[in-house]
Amino acid sequence: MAEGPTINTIARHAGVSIASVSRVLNGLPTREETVRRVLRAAEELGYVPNSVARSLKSRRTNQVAFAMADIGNPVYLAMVREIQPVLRAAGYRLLLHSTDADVADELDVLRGLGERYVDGLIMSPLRVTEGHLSALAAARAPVVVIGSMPEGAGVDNVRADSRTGVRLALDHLYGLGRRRIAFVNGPADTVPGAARAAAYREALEALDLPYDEDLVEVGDFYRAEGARAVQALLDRAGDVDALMCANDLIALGALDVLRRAGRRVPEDVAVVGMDDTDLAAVAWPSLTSVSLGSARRGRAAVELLLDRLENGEREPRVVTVEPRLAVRASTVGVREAEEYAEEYGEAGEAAEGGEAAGDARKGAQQAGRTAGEEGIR
Amino acid sequence: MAEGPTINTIARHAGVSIASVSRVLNGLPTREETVRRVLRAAEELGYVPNSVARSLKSRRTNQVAFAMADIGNPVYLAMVREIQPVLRAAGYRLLLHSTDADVADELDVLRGLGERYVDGLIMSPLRVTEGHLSALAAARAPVVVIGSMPEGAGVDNVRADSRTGVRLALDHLYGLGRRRIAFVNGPADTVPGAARAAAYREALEALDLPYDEDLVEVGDFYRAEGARAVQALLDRAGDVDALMCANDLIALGALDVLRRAGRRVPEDVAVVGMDDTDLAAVAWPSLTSVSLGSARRGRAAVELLLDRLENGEREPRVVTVEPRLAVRASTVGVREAEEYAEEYGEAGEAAEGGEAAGDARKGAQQAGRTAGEEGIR
DNA sequence: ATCCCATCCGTAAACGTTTACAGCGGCGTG
DNA sequence: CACGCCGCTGTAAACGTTTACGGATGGGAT
Repeated sequence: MAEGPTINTIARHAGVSIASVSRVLNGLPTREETVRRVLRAAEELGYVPNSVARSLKSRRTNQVAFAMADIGNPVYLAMVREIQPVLRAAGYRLLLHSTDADVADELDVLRGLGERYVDGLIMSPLRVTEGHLSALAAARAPVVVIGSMPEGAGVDNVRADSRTGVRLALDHLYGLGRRRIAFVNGPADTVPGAARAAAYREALEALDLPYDEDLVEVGDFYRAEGARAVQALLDRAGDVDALMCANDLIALGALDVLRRAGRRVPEDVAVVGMDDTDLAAVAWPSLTSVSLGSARRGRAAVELLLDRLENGEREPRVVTVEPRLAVRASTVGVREAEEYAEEYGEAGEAAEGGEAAGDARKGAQQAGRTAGEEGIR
Repeated sequence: MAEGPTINTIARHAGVSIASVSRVLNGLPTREETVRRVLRAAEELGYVPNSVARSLKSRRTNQVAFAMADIGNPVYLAMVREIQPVLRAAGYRLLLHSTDADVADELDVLRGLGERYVDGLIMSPLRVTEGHLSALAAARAPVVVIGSMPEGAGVDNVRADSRTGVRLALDHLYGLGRRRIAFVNGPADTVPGAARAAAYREALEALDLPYDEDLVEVGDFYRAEGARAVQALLDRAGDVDALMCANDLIALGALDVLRRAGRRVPEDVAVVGMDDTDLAAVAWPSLTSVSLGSARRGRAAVELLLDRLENGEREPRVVTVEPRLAVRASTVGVREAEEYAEEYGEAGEAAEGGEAAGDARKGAQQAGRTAGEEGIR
């Protein structure tokens, strides 16, 4: 690990000035002979340009950060999987910040932009505080926010559409003849919690179904909490015939409880999850789930950011990603779910972002996604 | 996004030299009055030190890269989840490279170390070529490799122990009275494929069971391929009473096929997966799986790297992580699986790495892991 | 032969830090 | 009173690049 050669070393070896070395290495017009000498010296010495020095001079790092609560969350993971290859193709490296859902950490990341270790940031904050808004306004590098921001926040923004998403699910359940459709939510003081609660109300109204408090239970966005909440619901309202769950994990908890209670899914109770994570296809029965387009949101975000990195003065844009319903066995039964799968392919959220990406990438992504331990081929 | 203040700006404002500014900001002994003036100016101007310039001078970037085939692979994901918080606590940022299982890309990453944009690298290569060995020998920054390296590769190395892992599984199945234990593998020309095939043979021998070619099928490490392979097995050897699968995805495919064939799991056929990914606990019946310690390997790797970053001249170390068997319903049935779960907690691979980590982190990690869309709390 | 211009290259400054070194004033000591 | 020392600060160099500028060289036109 000896000190590597610099353009100075090369200049000495080639008997030219560092300016010539730099010119040659950057492909600026130079006399044939000089080019040869420099390239030869660089080759012999195994020269690799120092990206830090380059960054200092050029004021660009070719790095972009993605900040989210936790990379372990399948939703963010889907985003990263979209973001990474796009950045790579554009010549940027990806930096990851797991903020552990901590507001202070998020603000640190925003302030950290002043350190100029990245050219831009994609951030998916848990909740949007005043601090976020002012930190965003003062940010020293372009930021794209995934997750609805207030109007006029003056920042590129990618949004999901929980409202339409819930609506899709309830229409689907209604179409299957369900009328006692319960809603199992996460905490109401979270952005998605609030949005989904409102969406549920609206969707019921649109279907002319009554809003029944007994059919709403609030827990948290985890499997165990979901199970607990569903148990409470069943105890209170034994006649539910469908469960709308605010995310897939809650839905998995619901499946556990229903199984234990001897209720058949979907014959007795249909279950719909949300986010359409990888888990949905693995569950049994496989889980009908509302995709809020994690992958597409990731892709939209990275494209907004790259665009802004080229054109810093553009007006901020807001992109809203359309939800889709992934119909599986937990609502229509195993038999029919298979027909759906054949018809649409088991496209799912994971694959959908790949549409616009290169073929090679898509293939590799799917391979990687399913490959086992220690990496496989 | 105006040009930010530098120490020069501060120096002018405070009426001191840039050297004094630097000293104050780095906490070096300075006269009280000067300290006040500098801090005041820095505060007023909203100064943030430029990390690029700092890196150029200090020759440290405080960045570490992790290179693996695909972040979407749950095994690597588990590693990232361990690595990230440890790095963060040590003051390093994490950079992610998805190499798409491409050898050339991996070599590029190794060569890229010469650009000095990171202080160190954790790499989990798909297969180890001559090119890897020479690139590693020439690497311009410390590297830790996850995945078995040849003896004397002269690099810090973290290994799984497929042999013991398969052995654990087969002992378990044998103990349950199974004697026709088939093996569904991925491609034999991959490192894990080869290792696991050998391990299966050995384990059979140790149990005094005959090696029966009809009981071995090679497919690939994906769900659909696993399903196909298992179908072939069933067609050929209808009397199998257990399936050892070379990863969890193959095992999920096996569950699909068995269900369709009307074979009960585990009553008729017991199934064991490998890697103990998050999917194992979601499957139905929940999947007994051999944990090769993805999280623990990630943790070991990052600790080796941090250690080496402090002490570059240490002898290379090899760490081998012990496998564990996560017993679930696919071998012992639903009832008994629940008892196991209560006894050990649903610890699983995901949580295991957290042992040594701070409480706050662990809590946040679990929360994040299960939180839903748009980040929650 | 003179002048001009084009071509190529080297010198030096700049990016924003850290830090070795030297200078300066004040104080205690001989 | 001279000296030395100490505490503090400023100047300048260095990290490894890129690039503005100007100098040198040579060729062609006048």
